[in-house]
Amino acid sequence: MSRPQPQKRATVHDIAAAAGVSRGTVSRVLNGGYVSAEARAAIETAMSDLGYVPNNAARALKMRRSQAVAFVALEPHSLFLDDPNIGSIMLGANAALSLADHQMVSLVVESARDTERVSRYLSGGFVDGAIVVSARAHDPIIKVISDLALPAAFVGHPPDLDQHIPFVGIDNVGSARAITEHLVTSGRRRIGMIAAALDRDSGIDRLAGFRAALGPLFDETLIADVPHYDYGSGVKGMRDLLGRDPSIDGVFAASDAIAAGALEALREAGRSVPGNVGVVGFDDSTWAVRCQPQLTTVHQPAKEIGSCAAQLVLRQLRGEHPDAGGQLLPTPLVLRDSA
Amino acid sequence: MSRPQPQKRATVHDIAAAAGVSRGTVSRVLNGGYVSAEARAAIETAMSDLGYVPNNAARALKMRRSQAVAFVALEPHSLFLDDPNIGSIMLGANAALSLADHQMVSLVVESARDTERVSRYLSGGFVDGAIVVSARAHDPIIKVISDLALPAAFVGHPPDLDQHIPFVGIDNVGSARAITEHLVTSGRRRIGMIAAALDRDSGIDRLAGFRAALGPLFDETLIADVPHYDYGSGVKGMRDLLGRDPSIDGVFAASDAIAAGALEALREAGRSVPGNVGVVGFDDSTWAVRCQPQLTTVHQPAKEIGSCAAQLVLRQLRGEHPDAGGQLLPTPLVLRDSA
DNA sequence: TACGGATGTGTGAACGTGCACACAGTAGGA
DNA sequence: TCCTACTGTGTGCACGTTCACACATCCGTA
Repeated sequence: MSRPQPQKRATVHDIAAAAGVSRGTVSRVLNGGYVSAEARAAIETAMSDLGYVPNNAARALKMRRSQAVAFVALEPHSLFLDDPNIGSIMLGANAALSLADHQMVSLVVESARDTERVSRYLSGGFVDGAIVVSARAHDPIIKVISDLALPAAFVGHPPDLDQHIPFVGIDNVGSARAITEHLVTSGRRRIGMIAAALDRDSGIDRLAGFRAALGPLFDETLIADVPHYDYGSGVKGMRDLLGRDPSIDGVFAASDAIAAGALEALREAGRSVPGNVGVVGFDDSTWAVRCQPQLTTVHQPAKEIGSCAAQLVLRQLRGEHPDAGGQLLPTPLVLRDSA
Repeated sequence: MSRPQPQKRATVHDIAAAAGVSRGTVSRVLNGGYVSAEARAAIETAMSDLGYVPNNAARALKMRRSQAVAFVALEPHSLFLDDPNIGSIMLGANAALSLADHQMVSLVVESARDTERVSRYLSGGFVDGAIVVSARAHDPIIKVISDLALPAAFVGHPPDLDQHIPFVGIDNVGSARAITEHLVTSGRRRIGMIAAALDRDSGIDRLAGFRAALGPLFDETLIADVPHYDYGSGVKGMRDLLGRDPSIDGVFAASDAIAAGALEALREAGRSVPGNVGVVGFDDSTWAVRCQPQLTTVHQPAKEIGSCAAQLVLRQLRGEHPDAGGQLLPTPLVLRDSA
């Protein structure tokens, strides 16, 4: 009738009593060791009869291992809604951790309150390591992880990231450069960029690559600076660029979502793509193929990024020292119709 | 030099020794009780000096409470990539749990291996409750949660869901009926549906609502049955319908993503929307506003669904019995340009 | 004076687990 | 006969925490 405590669960003691052996023998059935066939059989029937499930909390306390790894998504608000990459990264990480029989637990950080609670959670022994996605510069979580010396891997690398913490990412500079060069070689001359998230390494680096590719063609006034990698920012950014220079004939959007927004703004303004203006994006997300025309863009191997980050953490859990610095994954250009 | 064990952490004992008091007093500082001002000050300086962080695993073991609630996403593969709702549901749940100072941990289930590991995780004392999203009929996780009597809430309700487990959702039948009626009242006569996920309650109910709205106008041959709520399924489904009856003039797509795919197929076929064919979707996701034309659709209050599910779990954790059955949230129609 | 209450502190036990250790029996070889 | 190795089992302790309890002190008041 009353259900205040969630129902007494069977423990090793109960199993031992039911099977007529000692706790130690039960433990050996669970973790390996010498056990006679009769004892093992008795214990196994007792376990299924009583519905025994080992208590993770007790095990984690004793072993100092929880077999769980956190996947920390920082400021995911816009990410979950507009960037399909984080989902793929997550699934990639989960698959890799799953193979190593580790549980991935994802934690979402949206507010200062979340930051503090997640910090406590990470330090409290519920997880053995952490994968951190999309940290901005000076994110407090970076310091927490450094101080704890928690085995970790970052996806992307905020500029103030501790040297000892490995990261995985892509060569944003090189990729941005390559796709911008595609615009140049296809004959565009007045090329602008809708740059986003300039407080994040990815945003900064994509802008740097763009600048490097253009060389003398680079024109400071053709940079529209928007806060997020989302569709709405793309619409605004493109309108901004058209206002600054109506003769613009090429645009590098810092993400596919932005590029999609840019296409909308160009349509409004009566420009054809790729006829009047060439547009390229970044991510090769689902946006790329659902745009009209489909986007020429940079492919981000999101799933591989996730599994690579997971590997970096697992390696540390095995006691190996990961290679210092970061690991960059290849990002092939995907040529479609928009440029 | 060696870093096999992750660095000895300070415990209550260490703090007590450093502050010259007993463990009990330290515990009282943490959890409330009578403590003198001097003792409190000494303990607090000791804590920050030694960088003390309480051990969750030990606390959970003793208290039988972890202050964590699982968010279980079943078969999220297509969801994360194509359905933006799950992200919003997650953020809504996180916000509500955060206010109650509970940590949301999301677990992803993609394979049988995951199912088993997650079941162990749920039973092991690492979480106090669970929110389960998008369970299909006969999903093994349903039985696990029933057997454990774990405080839980489902988003959507698989047909074989235990009577005692509360769920939150929307009135799929009523909403589908309402939006279909919108097609009828705007003069469409040959109305088809691209139905998806007919092994899930949402899919079944949307079809039922469609059928109810049409009454005598209903024509079995104008139902295209696709497996997923995604864009690609929409393209295929619409081509299928056009093949069956070229005179079709209205389409209810079971999701916005499907509707977006349908628009693409209609464009291919040279039909104008809403001129030749009226199209309506479901979800009011970001798809709805990025389509051309923008979609008339059913608004799903995803964030509220998440926070409502969280409340249902929190209520059980406080010992209250939740109302049996489910809680349905309102789903206003959003009239845009596609029908 | 004695008493009750409020305030403050220390001690021991327990949560459920895994592991080190002790112990027992058997078998084989020197 | 003794020593060693192997198989099999039971016991005690520790992980870090919280809580119940015992104890101690001070104050106000009957």
